[in-house]
Amino acid sequence: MTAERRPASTIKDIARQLGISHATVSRALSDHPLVKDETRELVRRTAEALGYVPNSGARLMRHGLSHVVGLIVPDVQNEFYSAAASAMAEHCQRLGYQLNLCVSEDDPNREERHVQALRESRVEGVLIVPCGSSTTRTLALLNKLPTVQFLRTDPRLGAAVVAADDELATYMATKHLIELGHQRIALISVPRSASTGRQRIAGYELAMTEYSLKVQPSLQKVVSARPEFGYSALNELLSRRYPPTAVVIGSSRQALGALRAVRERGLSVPGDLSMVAFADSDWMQVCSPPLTAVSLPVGEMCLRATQILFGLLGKTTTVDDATLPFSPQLVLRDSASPRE
Amino acid sequence: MTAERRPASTIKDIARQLGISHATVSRALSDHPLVKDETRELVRRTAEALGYVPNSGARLMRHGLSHVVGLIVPDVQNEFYSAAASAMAEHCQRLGYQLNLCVSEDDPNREERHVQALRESRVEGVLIVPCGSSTTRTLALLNKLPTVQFLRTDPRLGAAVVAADDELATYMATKHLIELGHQRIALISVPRSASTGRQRIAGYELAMTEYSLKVQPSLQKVVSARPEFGYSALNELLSRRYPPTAVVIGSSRQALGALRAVRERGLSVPGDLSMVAFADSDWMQVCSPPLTAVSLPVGEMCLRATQILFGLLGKTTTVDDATLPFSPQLVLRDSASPRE
DNA sequence: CTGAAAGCGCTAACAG
DNA sequence: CTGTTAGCGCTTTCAG
Repeated sequence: MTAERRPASTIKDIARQLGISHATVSRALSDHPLVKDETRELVRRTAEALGYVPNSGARLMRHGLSHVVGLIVPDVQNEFYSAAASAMAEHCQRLGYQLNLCVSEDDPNREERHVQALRESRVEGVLIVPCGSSTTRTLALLNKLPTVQFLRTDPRLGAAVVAADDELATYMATKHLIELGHQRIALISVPRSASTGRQRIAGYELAMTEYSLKVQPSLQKVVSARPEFGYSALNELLSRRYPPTAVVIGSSRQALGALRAVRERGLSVPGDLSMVAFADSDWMQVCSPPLTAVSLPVGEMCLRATQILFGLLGKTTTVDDATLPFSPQLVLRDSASPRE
Repeated sequence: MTAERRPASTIKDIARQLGISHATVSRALSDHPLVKDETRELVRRTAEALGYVPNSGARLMRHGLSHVVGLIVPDVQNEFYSAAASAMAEHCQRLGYQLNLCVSEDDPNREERHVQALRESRVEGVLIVPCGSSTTRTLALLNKLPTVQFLRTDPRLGAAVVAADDELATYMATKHLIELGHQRIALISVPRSASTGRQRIAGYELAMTEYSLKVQPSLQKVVSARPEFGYSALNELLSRRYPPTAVVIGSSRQALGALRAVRERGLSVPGDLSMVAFADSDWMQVCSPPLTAVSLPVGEMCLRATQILFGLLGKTTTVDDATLPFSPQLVLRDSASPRE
C-alpha cells in the first residue's frame, strides 16, 4: 500500500510530459514573472499530477542555503529541554526555518555525530547545549558555524552564549535553607563536566562558606541528571549516621527520583527533610509536597537564543537587549521549612 | 569569532591543493581499495586541514539515499512522546540512521509543512503520530513513502499501524471506578479528531453502558491535551450542582492540570474525587496522591514501530511477532477509592 | 516569453 | 593505481 519505491519524479519529467524545457518548468514553479500564465498553470497541474516534490539536496547545491538550523539538547525527557525545544521550534517556524532537533544524551560521540550530520546537511546555524566534554572535532566544526551555546558554556567554544546564572540559583536555594536554620545541607548535583554542574556546586559552596558552614564532600553527590541517580543519591545520603536535614537538588530529573526515595522511606517532607530543586517543572506544583524550586526564565532565554542565532544569520530580528545572564527566581512552595 | 561565512571547501579544493584529480580524492575519502596508501593518507590529512565536510545534498543526488528517517509527534512536552522520541532516536542511531524529529502541535498545516520538508530532503521513511485532521496533501505525500503510523490511526492513510488498545484502556479505567461503587463518573478526553480520542471516549461509554449507567454528555469534557484545558475542564465539572464523584482523564497533560484544579479547590483525592489517568508518567508516582493510571508499553511499541519501518526499508531487523495491538495495564495507586 | 547550456559537489564507469 | 568524463536535479545566465 505504502512505499512505491520508484524514484521521485523530477522537473525533467514534467518538462518531457509537456514537451517544454525543464528550465521553463523551474521558472513556472518558482513563480518567475516571465512565464505565461497559461504555461504556469499547466506546469502546476502536471507537477501536482505527477506528485512532484522538489529535491532539497539539488536546490541546496545551487544556492547554498538550506534554511535549516540545528538544535542539540542532552535529553528531551527533561522538561526543561523539551520546553525549550518547543519554544525554539516555534520561533524558527515563524521565520520560515526548519528546526532539526537532535538528542545527545550527553554523550560526546553522539554529539559529534549530530554536529557532523548537521554540518553535512549544511544547516545555517546551530543551537547547542554542549555536553561539556565535546570532542575537539565537535568544537572545530562548531567554530566554523554560526553557533549559540544555550544554558551551558564550553570555554573552548568561541560562540555566543545564552545562559542563566546557575551559581546564583543554587546559592539562593542553599541560602534559603540556611536561613531556615539548616546546617547539615546536602547537595545532589549534575557532573562538573558541564559548566552548569560546576556553577551549581559553586553556588552551594559559596552559600555554605558565606555562612561559615563546613562544606563536607560526603554531603555532595555528583551524579547524572536522571531520576534513578537522584533516587540512589538521596538514599545514600539518608543512610548516613547523621543524615542531612535538607538537600539542594541540581536537576528536575534528579528531584523526581529523590522524591521517590523519600516516599519509599516513608519520610515526611519537609518534616524530616527539606528540599529545594533547581529548575521548576510543571509537576512540581502537584507533587507531594509541592516543591520549592528555583525557576529559570526558559521562554525569554529561548527567545534570546534564537534572536542571536538569526542575528548571526543576517536576519535581523528585533533583539531585546536585556542584560545577560538571566536571573533565577526562588519559588516558595512547601518542601522547605524551618529546622525544628 | 564564530561563523566564517566563506563557502565550505570541497573535494575539488583538496584535489587542486594536491595536484591530483578530484575523483581520486573521492575514492581516497571513501576508502576505495584501489588507492595508494600514501595518497589516501595525504588526502585525509589535507581534508582535515581544510576542514572538509562532505555535502550531503550532493551525495544524496548521486545515490538517492539520505539515511534519514523522520519522526513527527504532536508535542514533545508530553512525557509519552518525549519518551518515544528518545527510544526511537536510540534505535535509529543503532542502525546508522539519523532521526529528524518534528513537532506538529496537532496543527494540520504544521504537520503538512513537516511532511513536505521531510519528503523534500528525501527521508527514507516516516514515523508519524498523525494529527487526525491531516490535509489531503499530507496524506498523499505519506502514501508515497514508507510510513508507520504510531499510536494514532488515520483511516485515510494506508500505512502500517503500531498502536495500543486505547478503547480497552479507558474501559479498564472506567470499569475500575464503577466497581469501586462510583456512578457519576466524568470523562475528560482528547478530541475525537484523532483515533485515540474516539477510542478513549468509546471505552468509557462502553464500560458505562455495560453497567447500565447513563452516559451524560454534560459529564464529558472533550478538550486538547494541554494542562490548561485539563484544569478548566475539571473546574467546570466540579462546579456542577451534582459534581462527579470520579473522573477518567484521557491524557497525562490534562491530568496535570486537573490535579492543579483539585489542589486549588482544596479537595481531597480520592476522598472527594477519585481519578484515573490514561497514560502513566514518571511524576504520577510522586504526586499527591499518587495517581492510579493505565499504563502503555511505550518501549515495546517504539521498538515494534522502528522494526516495521526498517523492515519496509529493506533492513530486515529481527521482528518480534507479538500480537497487535498492545495491551494497557492498570497501575493501582492511591487516587481511586470506593465511593463512601 | 522560452530554450540551451553551464555548473553546484559528488560518485562511478571507463580509460588508461 | 589514477585521470577523464558524465550525470544526479536544480537554478540561472545568456540567447533567442
